[in-house]
Formats: sequence, C-alpha cells, structure tokens
Amino acid sequence: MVEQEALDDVLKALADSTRRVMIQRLSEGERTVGELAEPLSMSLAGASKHVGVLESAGLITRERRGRERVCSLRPNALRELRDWVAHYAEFWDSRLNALDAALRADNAEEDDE
Amino acid sequence: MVEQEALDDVLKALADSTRRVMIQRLSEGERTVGELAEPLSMSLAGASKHVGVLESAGLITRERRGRERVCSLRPNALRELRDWVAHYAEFWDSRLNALDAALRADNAEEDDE
DNA sequence: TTCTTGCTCAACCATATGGTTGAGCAATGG
DNA sequence: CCATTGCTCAACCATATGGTTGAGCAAGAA
Repeated sequence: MVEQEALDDVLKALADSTRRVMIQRLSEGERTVGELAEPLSMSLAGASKHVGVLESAGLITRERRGRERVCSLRPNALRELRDWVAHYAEFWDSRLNALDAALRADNAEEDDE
Repeated sequence: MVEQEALDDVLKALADSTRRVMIQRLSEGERTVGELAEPLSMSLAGASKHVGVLESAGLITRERRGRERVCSLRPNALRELRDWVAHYAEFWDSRLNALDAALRADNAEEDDE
C-alpha cells in the first residue's frame, strides 16, 4: 500500500530546515540552484547537495536550461506523506477532541475562570 | 509562527521506519517498551533509544508503571506537522488538479483507452 | 533475602549526513 | 579564441545516527 521506502526518503529530505526553506521558495515559483543557494550562508556546492537530496526524494525536479539548472516542485511526491499524516492526524484529532471535552467538563465542575 | 525547531525534531523522529512502526502500534493503544521492542529484531536497548527519540520529539510519553514503562501517543505533537504538510498539500493539490485537467484533455484528444 | 524481569545508561563502533574546498565541465559573452 | 558564469563532482572532515554489548538499578516473585 504505502511505499515505506519513498516515505522514508521524503521525510528525511524534509527533516532539514535548509531544505524546507528551499521547498518554501519553490512554492513561489521556479528557482535556479544559484537562486536557491543565495540566501543560505553556505557554499554553492553545499546547496547543490541539498537540491540533490530533494530531487532524489522526488520532491523536485532539476532541468538544465542553458547553463542554469532550474528547479521546480513536483506535485504528487508529498501525497504519500499527506496521506500518512492525515491518517494519524485523524487519530490525533479524536484524542484532542476527547481532551477538549474532558477539559471543558473540568472547567464546568470548577466553574471558575 | 511555526516552531521550526520542533518541526525538525518531529520530522527527524518520523524519518525512520522503525519509529513509524512504533507510532503505528501505539495508535492501537498503550504499549510497554518491551512490547514495542518485541517484533523489532533489535536489542531492547536499541528499541529503548528509538522510544527516547520519539519522546523527546514530543510524539509520545513514557510513564513508569510498576517495573514497566508504558508508552502512549501524545495527541497534538503532530499538529504542527499536519499544518505544514496541509499548507503544501494545498499547493500540491492545485498542481495535481491542473495536471489531471491536462491529462484529461490529452486523453480526450487521443480518444483512446 | 535472593532471583528475575524490565528497562536504562555508558561506551563503543560503523555508517550516514552536512558541510568545506578545489578541480573541472558546459554554456554564454567578449 | 579566451574568460566568466553556473553548476557538479570528488575528496575530505566533523558530527550525528543507529546499532551493539555489558553493567546496573528498581520492582515484583519466590
């Protein structure tokens, strides 16, 4: 059902704030590797590695265009993650609702604040 | 707004299939560390470390009960992750819809299959 | 008390990860 | 042609991660 391997790669790729910043920027539109690297206080080669991680996780694509490499988000790679999280978020929500109810009950009892 | 540090910990914790299995089992109910370790072809100490990672990411709690440590999921730690994913899933979905539309258009043209 | 169970902790090891630099290639500009 | 720009690759380094074993503590059983 769920391809655990792919989910692993996606989660590992996202578990780094540098790469999440890249995803953020790419959600605004295409960016070259250089553009992604620019605000990052890191060498270009370092940024390029991060791009590589995102690419092999299937989260983005890198396309040669002249001498630049243009990156764009790949819709659909996050699907699996979304489904996974949604599954547990459901569970979480029901727990939260139970918690809320309990807290409301407590507050009603105490009749304070 | 979003606590990047916490999100980092949550994503790192989940980016390991062993720990996701633990989450899965815990979603069915409380489990002791030993119970979580049992199906894992790994030493108890190893499993205990994984439990520690989940705990310090805020995803579960570990409570001493007699000589056992009982683990349970902590509702609400996944909230931030869910929100993050939901944000991008929205983006992803709109892209996917565009893709679907494009594909439908292609199929209509080809009028095949 | 003594033995056993359930677990944690510390030390250690191998490999993965995140970063660097330096070399070098391919495309564009002079 | 040659220089410059945009990037990748390989080598290297430090630290983090995932696992092991062995010691040991705390609680329950005998």
